[in-house]
Amino acid sequence: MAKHEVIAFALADFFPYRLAVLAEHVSQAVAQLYGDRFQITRAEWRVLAALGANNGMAAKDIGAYSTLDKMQVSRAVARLEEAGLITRATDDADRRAKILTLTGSGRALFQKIVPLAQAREDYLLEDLDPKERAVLDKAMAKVLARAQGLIERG
Amino acid sequence: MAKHEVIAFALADFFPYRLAVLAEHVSQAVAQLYGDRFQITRAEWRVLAALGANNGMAAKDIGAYSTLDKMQVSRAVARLEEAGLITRATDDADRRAKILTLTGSGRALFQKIVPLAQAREDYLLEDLDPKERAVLDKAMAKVLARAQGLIERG
DNA sequence: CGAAATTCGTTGCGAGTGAGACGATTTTGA
DNA sequence: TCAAAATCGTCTCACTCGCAACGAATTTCG
Repeated sequence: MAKHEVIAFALADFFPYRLAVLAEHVSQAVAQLYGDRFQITRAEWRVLAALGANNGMAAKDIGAYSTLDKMQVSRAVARLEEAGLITRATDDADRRAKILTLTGSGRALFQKIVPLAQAREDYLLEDLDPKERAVLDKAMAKVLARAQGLIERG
Repeated sequence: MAKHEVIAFALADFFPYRLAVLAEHVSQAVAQLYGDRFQITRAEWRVLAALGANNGMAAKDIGAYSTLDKMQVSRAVARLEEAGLITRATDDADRRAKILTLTGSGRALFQKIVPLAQAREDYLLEDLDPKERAVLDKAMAKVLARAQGLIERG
């Protein structure tokens, strides 16, 4: 009987650590596309993607769609407007809200990025067969649900 | 034949996005443990974990072990030393390097956090059966390898 | 109706972060 | 051998980010 149990803990095997490292690297690999080539940030890319799917959303809906908080949306939107990629208009139905719309060049940029992003996604997943992808997909959803539960409960 | 193909792109199904959101939430769920309760940051936790596994490492080895860059290590180390959790000593074999060692209270804190972290890891993965865990494990390694390749090549 | 509470988006400020310069030391290689 | 290059860790500076406060508008409810 050991007086003190030896605590064995390997960071390299710790799931949250591995996930963080993986996400960081994947994020960086994708950000090369829109960052290096078109000088937009991850938040700006998400806003573009939101409007690309559903043009004319209000800022608050973009937040929900893209998992960005209102500040991140506000700042991303400011930069995108500055760059002439989107326009902002007050919503007549609720004059606190701003309706955001892609401009022509905003939509063009979006349509230029999408195929590149999809190609990169395909490349990243290329080593996984359909069965593995399905399991990965489901596992991510399950773990996300658990994590969200933990966060809500404090 | 459509003149313009409709670009369908759903952020919610985009793997890099889903991964980033998942990692963010998992990270937050774990950070509640060491952040809320012991006021240490994620970088500090990683340094503790590195030294817990291999006490007396140099700062540069901690970076390699924990996927932190030298600045993050330097700052985390400064705060941990300030808090009396580690000590710094010049390495006699290479006097540029600093050997870092957990103090008694540093080791005590590490040993207090580890079981909590492991419990949380177990909880997060609880919905996955062993087969699913194995696939997830392997998938993460495969995708990581691809992402690292992309980053290296630019 | 109208005062209080809530929501939308922006902004100011303090803390945190990353790129690059730096001093000190060690390694390389002509 | 010794000058040039590389490495270790820190520091500085400019920038980013998040919290909280805010003005404006809307909703709630007594």
